[in-house]
Amino acid sequence: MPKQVDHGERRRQIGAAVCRLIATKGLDAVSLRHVAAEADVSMGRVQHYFATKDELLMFAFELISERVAARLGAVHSDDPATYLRAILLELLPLSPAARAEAPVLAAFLAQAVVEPRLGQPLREGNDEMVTWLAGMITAVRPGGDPRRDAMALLAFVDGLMLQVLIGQVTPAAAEDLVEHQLSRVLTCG
Amino acid sequence: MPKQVDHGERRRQIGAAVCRLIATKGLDAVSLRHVAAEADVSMGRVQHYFATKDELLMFAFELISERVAARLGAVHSDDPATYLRAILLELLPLSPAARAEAPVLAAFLAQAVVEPRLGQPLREGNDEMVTWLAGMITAVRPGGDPRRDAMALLAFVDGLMLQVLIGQVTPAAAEDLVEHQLSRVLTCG
DNA sequence: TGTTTTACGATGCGTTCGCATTGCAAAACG
DNA sequence: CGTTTTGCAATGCGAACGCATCGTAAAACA
Repeated sequence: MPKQVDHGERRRQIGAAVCRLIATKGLDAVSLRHVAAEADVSMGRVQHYFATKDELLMFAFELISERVAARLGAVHSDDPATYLRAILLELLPLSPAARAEAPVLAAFLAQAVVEPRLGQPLREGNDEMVTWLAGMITAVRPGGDPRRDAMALLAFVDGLMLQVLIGQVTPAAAEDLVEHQLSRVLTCG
Repeated sequence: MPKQVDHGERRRQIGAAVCRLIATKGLDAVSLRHVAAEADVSMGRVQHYFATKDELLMFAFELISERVAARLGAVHSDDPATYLRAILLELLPLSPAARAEAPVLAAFLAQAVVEPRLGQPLREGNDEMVTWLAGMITAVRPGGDPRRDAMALLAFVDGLMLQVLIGQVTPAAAEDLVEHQLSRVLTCG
């Protein structure tokens, strides 16, 4: 057999090419040939690592999910209010990394509307997020209905992400909106 | 020539089929043949009324935009607060009509991320909406930064629409969230 | 009534798609 | 050192795609 290669690494390289393609041309620009070209490998290699196109797309979805999770996991703060704000800002396409990932997330989010298999993991991720947010809200401002506020905040940043992506809201304005929205939730319980 | 036919009406029939297809199977399920089948007409007819697939999709986009605008235009109230709440709720997939249109909007919204030609009309519509919302907010609660609150509210309902569409939030919960969010904006300026 | 124009239906073309198949060089392994 | 297994590249296939072309029935118009 030829040189033993890191199977997972190769899959991640190809998956990254899929994400780049989705971010720049949209989900329907993803074809095996385009992916191969974007990853600068042969189409046979793509097929070697992914049995079907569906498997390829699912892997790309897991890949960006993990990337976003990693980015969120890298955020830290001892002050709950600061922590909370940092996480919300991390969900927006403000940093270069987030700007690369957000369009991909948006594409999969829209696809989830008509593809239940994407909806489930998204719901689970959101649920986790809501629980975490609610905990932080409680830490800053006990009482009220933290879970409701958490859901509202999450819907808010999700919508804001899209607005930034389509150029409706500038990154700076988005930051300001998050700040304002957060202060309202945290001060007038 | 054969029976003179209402050109616009035929285009709207086909455009409606496109919207139905997008709502149930997603944007990439839209092909001339599928559209023809969904509209129960021949493919030749579809081509007769739309020179290219792109023109067909653009028309479908204008069609749902007009439908949403019509739905919003049908909302009336003398009380600004009631009016404001009614409009926000109308943006969510709560009524059967809105439930049919929201998935189509979501699909085009995601497409707008990678297709500037969709982004422009969406931005204009959102801008109008923000201005209107800001006016209503001022009418209820003068002072503050009504435009900022309007943008925040719009981002919130946009995100909430998606959450409802992917089954993350029930229509009842969405209604409750809007109520709560609105009261916060209107009472603690 | 003849002519023209409209509204299609039908068919075909070239391309691209996902996927299956085949072949083979190279390294791991006994 | 030979065998086996792995990692691919190449090619081909049938289906579906957007779009162009052609033919024609029928109604409006002269």
